Amino acid sequence: MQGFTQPLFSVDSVLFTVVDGRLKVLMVKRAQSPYEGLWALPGGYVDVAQDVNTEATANRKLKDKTGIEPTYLEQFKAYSGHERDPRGFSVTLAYFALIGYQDAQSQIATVEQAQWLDVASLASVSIAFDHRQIITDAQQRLVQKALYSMLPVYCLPAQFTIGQLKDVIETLIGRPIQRKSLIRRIESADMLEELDEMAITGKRQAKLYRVKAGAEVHHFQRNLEG
Amino acid sequence: MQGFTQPLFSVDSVLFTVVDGRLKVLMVKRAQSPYEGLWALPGGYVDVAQDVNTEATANRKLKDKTGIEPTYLEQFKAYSGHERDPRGFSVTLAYFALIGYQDAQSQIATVEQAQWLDVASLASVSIAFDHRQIITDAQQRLVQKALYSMLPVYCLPAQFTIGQLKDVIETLIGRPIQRKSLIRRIESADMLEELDEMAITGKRQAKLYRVKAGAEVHHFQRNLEG
DNA sequence: CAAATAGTGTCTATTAGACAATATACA
DNA sequence: TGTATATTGTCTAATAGACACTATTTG
Repeated sequence: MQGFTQPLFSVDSVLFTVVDGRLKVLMVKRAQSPYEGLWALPGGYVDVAQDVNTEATANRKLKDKTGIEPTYLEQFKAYSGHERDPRGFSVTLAYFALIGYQDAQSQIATVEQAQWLDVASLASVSIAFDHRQIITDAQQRLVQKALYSMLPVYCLPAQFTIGQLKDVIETLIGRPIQRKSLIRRIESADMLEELDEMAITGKRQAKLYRVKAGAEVHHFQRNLEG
Repeated sequence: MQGFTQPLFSVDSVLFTVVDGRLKVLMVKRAQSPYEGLWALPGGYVDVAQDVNTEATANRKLKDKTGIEPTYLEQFKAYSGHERDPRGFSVTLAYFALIGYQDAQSQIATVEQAQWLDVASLASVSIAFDHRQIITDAQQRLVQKALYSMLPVYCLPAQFTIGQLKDVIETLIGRPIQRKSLIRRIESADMLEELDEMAITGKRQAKLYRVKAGAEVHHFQRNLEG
């Protein structure tokens, strides 16, 4: 086949959610060397007997290490080089995932070594490998997508109000947006459906929405202001 | 380290150029099994003794197999699974590259097994692995980027006219655009500089432009019409 | 001057931002 | 009824499309 060493190949996932106006990332405490005891992204090696592809690896490792099955998962970026793992040249394929906080909490409860860390406070946390850089890059991608797509709906539970979606988008992009602009985009995207139920989040009740079955993430022709 | 088989990991590049209103992709004829004699993307295995990361692998393999050093190279997407290579579970990390046709021709001359294939005519060509799918995906990405960024400048030689850039963009996105819109975008992107020289491509001479030294690919807030 | 390509001026269409106006629910 | 949140109406700003107009070069 070939005469020289193959790089060590792994898959890692950056699973984000938004809660109380803060962006959180799910991390696990490493049980083994290297970087034992440090926080790391949930991930691991492909099991060629079990995984049909690397996306399956990402989902399996998330489920095994944290209990969570994300509502959104997309391939993000590969990181490679000699420096990122003391064991030698390695490649990790990073996936980018989203889930609503409440949906996650019902799945995560029993797994103690998995925790939501505040992305804004990561500077004071010890992080394994180059996972700090991966999180930073993934966050930038999430912010960009929040400006031109409906992706942020996957940071919410299955049913949500426009006000909750507005809060999530504002948290992601770090500045307020016009509710009117969001409503116009929801209408033109045709990706959500209005439910009969209402939610009591403020004084007046708000309409509840959910993602239409089989809907693709809508991309707009124009960004929200960056 | 770990007790089970690692997937076979490789790096492939989709190098595009535009010539005479046609999108071309650079492919090489496979000299060995599997898929001996079929066209494949230039790529190969990481040499951990030589490559600092997978981008270095992409550049090295392009240089070795085709003689070309692209002016633009970005990581694109990983493809994985049991089906894509008869030797077993494999992962290939695909890069996406651009070069001006004239610049490429001066480098490619001596390598005979590398050829520019017309992307619109690939249906009638026998292609190895899942490289046909990779090319299709990369083309879609290129079209999207042509709609919201200045990326198409890297399909041209170092010096070019607005008319040539317009032709390239129209080839990529498959429909005419307004010259006026392109000029407005060039001015607001602030990524090109006007040269003193003029080019004779039609009746009236046209100003020559080049990419400013160290310029980043500009992204616009709005797409050209899709 | 006619023809062809390069480049400019300007009007329209679309959609995001701003913010006023109205609606609803509850104390 | 007053207040807070939800929702709608409408004006402005920014930028892409359309297209007429001017400029340059060659035959």
